[in-house]
Amino acid sequence: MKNQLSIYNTLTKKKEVFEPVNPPFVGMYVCGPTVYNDVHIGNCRTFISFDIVYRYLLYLGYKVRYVRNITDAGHLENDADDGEDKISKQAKLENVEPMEIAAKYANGFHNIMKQFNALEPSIEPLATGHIIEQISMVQKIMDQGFAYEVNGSIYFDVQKYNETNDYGILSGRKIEDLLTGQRSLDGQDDKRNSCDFALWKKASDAHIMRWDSPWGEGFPGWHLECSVMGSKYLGSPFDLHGGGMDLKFPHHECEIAQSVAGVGEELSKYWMHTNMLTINGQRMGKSVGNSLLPEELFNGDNQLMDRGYDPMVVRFFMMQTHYASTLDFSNEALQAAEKGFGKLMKGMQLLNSLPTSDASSQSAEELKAKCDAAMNDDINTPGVIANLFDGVRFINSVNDGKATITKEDLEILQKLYNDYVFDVLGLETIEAESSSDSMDDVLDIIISIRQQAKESKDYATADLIRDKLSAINISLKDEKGNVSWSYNE
RNA sequence: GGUCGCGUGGCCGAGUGGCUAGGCAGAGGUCUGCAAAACCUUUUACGGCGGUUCGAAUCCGUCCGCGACCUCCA
Repeated sequence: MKNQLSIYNTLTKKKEVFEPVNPPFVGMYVCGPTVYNDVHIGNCRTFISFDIVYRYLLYLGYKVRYVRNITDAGHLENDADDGEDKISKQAKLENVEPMEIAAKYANGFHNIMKQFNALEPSIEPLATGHIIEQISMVQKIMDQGFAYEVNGSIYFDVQKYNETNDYGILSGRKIEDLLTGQRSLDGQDDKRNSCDFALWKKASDAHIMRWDSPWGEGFPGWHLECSVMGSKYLGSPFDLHGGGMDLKFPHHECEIAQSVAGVGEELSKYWMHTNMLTINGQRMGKSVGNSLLPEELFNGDNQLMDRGYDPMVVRFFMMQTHYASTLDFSNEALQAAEKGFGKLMKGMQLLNSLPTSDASSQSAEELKAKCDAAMNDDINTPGVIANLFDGVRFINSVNDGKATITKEDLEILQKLYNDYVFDVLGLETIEAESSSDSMDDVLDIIISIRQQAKESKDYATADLIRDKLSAINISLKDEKGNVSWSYNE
């Protein structure tokens, strides 16, 4: 492994060299969505960020097993809530079975991720498919004395755990603060302490999603599935656990506690947390109610958007910000990204037809080294893109005859752009709207007629053709030696 | 209230002790029948105040502003 990747480990709060437990294998787990309604663009950001991490690990030559769960067992608003879970609630609203809700929104999620050109995870386990394993994990935690049963529900004893372990290891919380600082919620009488969390909840009569357990009919606690499925498919500890920052506490903190208590091992060696997406400076959240759906972003059908943007433009836009920074959505920023994306893609096209010389005025190897260095520095995609743009300027200069490149360097550059733009960043060329072979032929004819007019200095006709085409959204550009055409956006 | 993070040029957004980030927009130029594209040049940015240092956007302190988490949320 000649490339040395460093990532910011949120568990140790330090940038660390990434060394897998069992190289060349890498086990990576990312908390997936709860499928009770449509994923919004903020959810997508996280999964796209980890798609890049996955792709880069593959680029480095690791054999990666990427597990991303689907939470299809509904969970309550909080441990005190005796009411319905989110999936059942939505099922009633849409008048269908809970599992229909889960299937519908899981499919929707897959469809969106496909449009964003995200690779599919190696395994996508369902929470409801691992009830037996979850019950067994609860039992293990009880056997170790870190959980207690009250009225058919099992709770994790945080205080007990904290006597021999560090409960706030990930989030930096102090258990004393948690005990004193928390709001008191109704109906938490079952719990010994407010910071304890449910491993298993007894199902009330109205609760639809329910399973048999040694403690009666109930359903698993939210945090449990990730500990269980992560260790089942990736071992303990595995290499990398990711998720949105909002999951750091309590979700991930609880995952760690459960694993240490039940399995006796740390859950994951490295933790990565992606930052939130904001709109007008405020975090996008399902509970905030400012959700922007991917479809709305693609077709512009939302008050916040002037018009639609191609999924690849959105993807490119996201990658211009580091995953750990907040990202604010605005029309201006999206439009700037759209232009930049077009510039990058055009540069890549030129790469196929560049003239070569005996010498290169810029080093292709050096550019590659810079791109690798940027990615190795905690997946710095904005840095990679900046370097790729430097390369585009070089490509354009060669195309203009103002710089030169050797055949060997050109091949390096072609591979570099192919690897980075398509494989690592996961971008794709945007399909022309309604281009077809016959359309190409027709335009070739029109362009050749215009060329004749130009040669006979009949500029009035030449300009008329260009203006008329422009009126139907096709622009002609007289470039060196040939004429190109493209659809306007 | 507790915990954590952030404030970079017109906008977006990297950088984290000295060396051009990059994109978009603006200005000037080259090229072109014109236009577009491309290329070159360009506007000398780092919230305020103090401190450490030969030197700070980068380290420390403090103040101001913004945000996240502490309850479900990527």
